[in-house]
Amino acid sequence: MKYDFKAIEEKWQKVWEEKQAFVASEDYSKPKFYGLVEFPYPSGSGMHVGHIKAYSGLEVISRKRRMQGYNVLFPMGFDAYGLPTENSAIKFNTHPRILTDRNIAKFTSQLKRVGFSFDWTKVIDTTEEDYYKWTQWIFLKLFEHGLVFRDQALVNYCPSCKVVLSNEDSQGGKCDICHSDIIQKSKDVWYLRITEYADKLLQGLDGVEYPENIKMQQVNWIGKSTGAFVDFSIKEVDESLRVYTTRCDTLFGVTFMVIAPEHPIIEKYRDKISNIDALDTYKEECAKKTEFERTQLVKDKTGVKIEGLTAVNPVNGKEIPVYISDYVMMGYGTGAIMAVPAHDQRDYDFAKKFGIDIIEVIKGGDISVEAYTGDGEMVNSDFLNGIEKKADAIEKMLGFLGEKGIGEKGVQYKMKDWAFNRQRYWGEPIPIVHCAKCGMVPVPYEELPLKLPNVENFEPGEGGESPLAKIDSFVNCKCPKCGGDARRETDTMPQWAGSSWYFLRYIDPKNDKVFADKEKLNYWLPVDWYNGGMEHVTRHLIYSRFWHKFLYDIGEVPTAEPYAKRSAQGLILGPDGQKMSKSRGNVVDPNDVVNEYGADTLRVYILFMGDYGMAAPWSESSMRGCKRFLDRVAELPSMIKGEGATPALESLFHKTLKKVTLDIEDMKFNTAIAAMMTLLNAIYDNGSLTRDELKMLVQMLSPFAPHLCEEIWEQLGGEGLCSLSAWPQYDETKTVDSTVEIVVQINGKLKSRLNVKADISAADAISAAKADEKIAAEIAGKAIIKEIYVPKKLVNIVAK
RNA sequence: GCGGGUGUGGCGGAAUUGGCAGACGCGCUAGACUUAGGAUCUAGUGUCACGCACGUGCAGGUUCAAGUCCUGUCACCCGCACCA
Repeated sequence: MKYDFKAIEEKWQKVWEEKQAFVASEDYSKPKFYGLVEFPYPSGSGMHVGHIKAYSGLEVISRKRRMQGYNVLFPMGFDAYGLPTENSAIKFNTHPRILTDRNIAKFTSQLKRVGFSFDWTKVIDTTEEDYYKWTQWIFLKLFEHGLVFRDQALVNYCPSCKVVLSNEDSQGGKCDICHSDIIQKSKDVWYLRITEYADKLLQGLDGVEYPENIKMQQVNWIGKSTGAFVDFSIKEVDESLRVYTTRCDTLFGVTFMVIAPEHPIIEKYRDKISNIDALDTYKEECAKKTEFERTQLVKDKTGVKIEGLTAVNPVNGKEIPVYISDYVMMGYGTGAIMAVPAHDQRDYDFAKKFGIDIIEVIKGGDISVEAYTGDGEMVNSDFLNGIEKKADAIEKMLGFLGEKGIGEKGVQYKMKDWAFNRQRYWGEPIPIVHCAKCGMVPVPYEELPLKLPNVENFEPGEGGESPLAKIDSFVNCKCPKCGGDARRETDTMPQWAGSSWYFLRYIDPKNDKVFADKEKLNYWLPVDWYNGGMEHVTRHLIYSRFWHKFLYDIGEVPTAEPYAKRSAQGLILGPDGQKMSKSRGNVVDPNDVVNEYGADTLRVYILFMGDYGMAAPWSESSMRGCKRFLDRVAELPSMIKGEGATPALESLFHKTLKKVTLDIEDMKFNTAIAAMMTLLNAIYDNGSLTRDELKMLVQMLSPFAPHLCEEIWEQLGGEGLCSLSAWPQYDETKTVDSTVEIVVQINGKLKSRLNVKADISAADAISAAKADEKIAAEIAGKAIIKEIYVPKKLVNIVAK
């Protein structure tokens, strides 16, 4: 058969669409499979082979599940709000709505050309009113339950994008979008109280099937630590300074305190501080430093002593100085620390620089050289002296602190509340009204969606104001509560909002009464398998777990966790082994590949490249190998002889089917394809195969190369669509060989090979081995110490 | 610094979890068919001192047997990072 991939692919894509072959059914009596892939951000540059890899894994699994009789939901949509579109809107002076629609159309046609079996009747677009209505609805629910608050805070601000970013979006002190340096700016910010869910997010990990590295990343991100809060009184004023410490066992070694430059106690007692000017100067310098500069100066500690405030160590009454330094962060703990230079390297560096006492309280190190952070016997510590175990010392100290009312056990998280607003146009409007009389008033549910107004100018304001602030008709409104004049909130939600619940909307995308029907949620949740990139592990994956858990707590969804299982694909690197990027010019466009080699080749190659979870470089010549494989498959119909099974091939067919069936479940697509290549080579060596065998082969290949397989299936007179035919069953008994080749070793070295019956006894195998000429010669005159038989593998004779 | 991961032919990668290292593919070599080949077919292809010799980043160890387990070490990649 001539393999005209272009004609074949167009033909079958049309048939699948007409027959609605991959539409999830409403038949809830069938077992379900909900396979989810991270929906793309429809950027102007179109798709990337990385997108194809990200979707191909669950594409194969979903296609197999359908053939295995599951009711499969495998949806696709577009996460279309976000800065890149808005930036190109400004650049090309084109409305983001127009750009978004254009980009979605482009993505859709590219996805369809690859032949993905998405349920296209359930496509969602996060920027459509009937979608973001429910994003706003969830926001209001969060508001209603006290999980939304507004605070004047130092925020990560990108001076180039003119936008406030969350911690997650400014990792490493760089803007996630434009990579400019982030500066700290004081602003009114909307927060979602994700920290309220820190423990639930942590505990929930126990019950889900995520790879260990993903769990670890989330655990580290949440960063739970247990320690103690301790109050240090200030001598000059009636005030105490609270610190958080994980090492309250070292309290007797405290020789000074450090507070963050922004700590409010400085403002509160300005008039008591004699060197306030020096503190102000230092504070200004810190605000100017970029994150990068701060981390560069880890070893070089800076700070200023506060003259006029002296702290008192609560365990021994010693008076100690208080410093400000930028090595203490306002955003973690209490913004103040007790410094124990003998047992904390940072405090040690600081003490050395400022000539502060260093008192050893744990034996074991040499504090004239560096801080000692290990375990050891407690000294110089009054009632703790002599204790050897850290845990015991902490326990005893906690008891003491509790008794005296100067401290208590405490828990801290690295995770911070989620800064949930952007001063930008292309996002969901935050449905809140500011009323002089009533304060923050939520827009009533029945008025949702609060529509994003159509504007002409999307440039953000110079002061970091949203473009919406310039639209009077949007801003000026009546307070829903008192009816008086009020102003609308003009910030929009961050790009992560829409993706935090999209998997729920796929279940019932057209519902205009609720975000999704309860019965449908009950049937489809949780997502059985979610595949996506590692870059979303500490953002989208945590955010969406948070929203889902909240919805669960208020009774809106039936499961505590959204995703039962998560996997992650590895990157596709450029042919040069570098990460693909436009600037390097090593990006491969899937459209070009589909044009030149066909979608089936692209799909097979992407899954054959290597381990699905690992990065692998693109190689066009390797891809040609996959094309050759499919070319040879396309020739098979001309090699058919008869029906039933070919004796020489039967066992290999069942072995291959077994391997493919099992490997797909482990996402070991590369070895599944390799096994089918091996089978194909054997068929060619044999010169023929039967009609039934070819049917079986195209069925097992069809999740990978569905177009070609449909074509052959049709030629063979297969019933219905190959994509919806019943997954073939392998016969276990036919996968085992009656005779096997075993290896004979002397002292673990390979010396000979034997063919034996598979079920041969150990004694028979060993005597057969000894009867072998080479072996007999080897062991002649030697004492046999041990004889080992590993069934179907080898005989090893230990001889001296 | 902390956490996670990876080191196997010229290249991408296999190896049922301790049992024949290098499956499968690429590339390469030779030949066939060709006016031609980024086509197809056939054979070969880890290394060399061609021995059942040596070989899985390096050095040890456990074992009848180690890519796989243990100890140490080096290199690279990815997260987080002055987290108190």
